[in-house]
Amino acid sequence: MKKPTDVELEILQVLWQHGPSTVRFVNDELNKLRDTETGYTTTLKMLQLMTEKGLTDRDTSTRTHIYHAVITQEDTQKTLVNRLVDTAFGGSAKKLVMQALGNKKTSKKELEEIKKMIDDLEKGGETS
Amino acid sequence: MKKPTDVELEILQVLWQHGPSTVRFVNDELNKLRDTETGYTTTLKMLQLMTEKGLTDRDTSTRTHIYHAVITQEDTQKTLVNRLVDTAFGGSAKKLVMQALGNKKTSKKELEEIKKMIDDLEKGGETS
DNA sequence: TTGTTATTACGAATATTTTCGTATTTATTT
DNA sequence: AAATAAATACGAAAATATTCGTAATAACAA
Repeated sequence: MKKPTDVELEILQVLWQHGPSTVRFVNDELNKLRDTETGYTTTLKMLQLMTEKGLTDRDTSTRTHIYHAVITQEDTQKTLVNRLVDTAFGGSAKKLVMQALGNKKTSKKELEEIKKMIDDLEKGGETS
Repeated sequence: MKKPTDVELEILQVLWQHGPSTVRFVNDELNKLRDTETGYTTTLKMLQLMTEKGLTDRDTSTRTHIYHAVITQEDTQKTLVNRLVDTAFGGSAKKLVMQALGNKKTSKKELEEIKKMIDDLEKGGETS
C-alpha cells in the first residue's frame, strides 16, 4: 500500500471519525484543526484525487456527493507503523513502543491493557 | 522540529548507524537498500540541502567532506512517533503500541522489557 | 422566470521534494 | 607537466503534492 500524504491522512481521519461526508463537512473539519484556512475547492480537489487513487470513493447519486474512505484505518495504521519502525527505528518495534510510552501520557488503565496484550502475545508463543 | 522527508530519513539512518561518513559511503549504503540506483550527485545535493536545513553538518577541512547528523535519532523518533500518534491514531499512544506489537514479531525478551518499562512508568505515578 | 446560492469539473499556479547534468576544482598517476 | 580520476558547486529539470481560480451546472428562492 502506498503511504497517504499528510493532507490525505488528515482527510481520512475526518472520514474515519465521522463516516461518509460531504466536501463541505470535510472542509469545515479540516479548518477546525488547522491554523490556516483551506479553500473549499482545495478540499474538493483533494477528495477527487484521492478517489482517483483509490483512497476514497463517492456516492454521486445526489447532487451533493458523499465521500467515504476505502482504505481502513487499521490497514493504514499498520502500514504507517511498519514503515516507521523500518525507517526510524531500525526495524525494532520495541524501541518504537518505548518511545511512544515514554513520551505520551498514557493512563494506568491503558498501560494495564497493554500489559495484558503482551501476556496474550506471549501465550500465543510464536515470538521465539 | 520539522519532519524530515523520507529520503532525508534514509540518509540520517546511514549517518546514525555508521557515524560521520563521506558522500560516497552514504550513496553506496542507500543503493544497497534501494531497488533503484541513485546517482552520486543526487546524494551529494541532498546532504548539501540537509546541511543548509540544519539536519546535518560537515567537516570541510579535508578535500573529501565528512557529513554527520546534527539531530539525534532519539529526538527524531520522538517527533515522528508523536506525530504519528496524532495523525493516524487519534492521539492514543496505546493504539499505536497495540499495532506495533501486533504486527511485528517481537521477541519474548523484548516483550518482557516492555512490561518492565510499563511497571516503571506506573511506579512513577504521574500517569493518572 | 430570473436571480441567488451551492456544488462540481478542471486547468493551472505554487510549493516542495528528488534527481541529475555540467562545470570547476583538487588530487593522483604516469 | 599532462592526463586521469574523484570530489564539490550549482543550476535546473523532473516528479510530487498542495492550493486555488474560473467556468459550468444544478437547486432553490423571490
